[in-house]
Amino acid sequence: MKIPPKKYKYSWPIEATLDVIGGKWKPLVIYTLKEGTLRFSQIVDKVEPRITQRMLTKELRELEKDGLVKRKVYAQVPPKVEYSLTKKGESLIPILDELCDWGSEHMGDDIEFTCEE
Amino acid sequence: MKIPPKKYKYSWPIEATLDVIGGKWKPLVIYTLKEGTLRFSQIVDKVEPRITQRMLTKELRELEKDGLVKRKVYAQVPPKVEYSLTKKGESLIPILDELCDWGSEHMGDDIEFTCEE
DNA sequence: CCGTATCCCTAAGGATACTG
DNA sequence: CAGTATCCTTAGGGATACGG
Repeated sequence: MKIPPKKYKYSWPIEATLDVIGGKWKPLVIYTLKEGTLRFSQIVDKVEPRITQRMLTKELRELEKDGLVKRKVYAQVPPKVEYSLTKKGESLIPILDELCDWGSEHMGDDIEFTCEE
Repeated sequence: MKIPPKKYKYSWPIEATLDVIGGKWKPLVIYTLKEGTLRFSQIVDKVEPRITQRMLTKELRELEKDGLVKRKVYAQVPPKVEYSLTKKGESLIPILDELCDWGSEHMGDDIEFTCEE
């Protein structure tokens, strides 16, 4: 008996949520933007200098597509682009807070930074 | 100026948490075990028939290593192995609940099943 | 400054067959 | 029943160079 193909993109809601925040840098980007609007280069500085432009652009585009992040382009040279959270994006903050707390509590020894300063 | 190598396994606590629950089937396995102890084959049935033995074994081993799941082997033929959550594993349930709720609320149209029945 | 465009590599995940 | 053992495919992520 054959297993039928999936009708939906996701089987379980948890899958869907993790897909949206599951990129390597996505949760950090969202978490960083919770304080307010930031420019592209500021995100690089705040999140992690190790991130490449290609990856940050890619993940920001996906976050935008999923409606978590707003992108505002200023028509000027050199370019200026600002990113901020949408309502939908903000609704993830409490969850990210808990993910952060759980990590600190249970895996603290393997982690460089803490949740808040 | 060179970026120094990482001293810790993770930079941010969120990373650490997502690494622990981030496998394809891990959150579902944890979520399924929250009702109580289950045998290997029962997990397959409950989580998703699409999962392969290899993958389920692999993820269960990792969950065990991370201290989220207990494994109890009965010395009998045919084998019987029971899995259950540890305290640490149980501590993730509230977070998974929220991940589930968020998914239902914001991505409902792309999802086959709901959080609870 | 804020991106693309390429190319590359590794790890995650899967198919299938076999076994105590 | 509950796994290993192999082999294979793909997607995620990264390095680097170039462009408006």
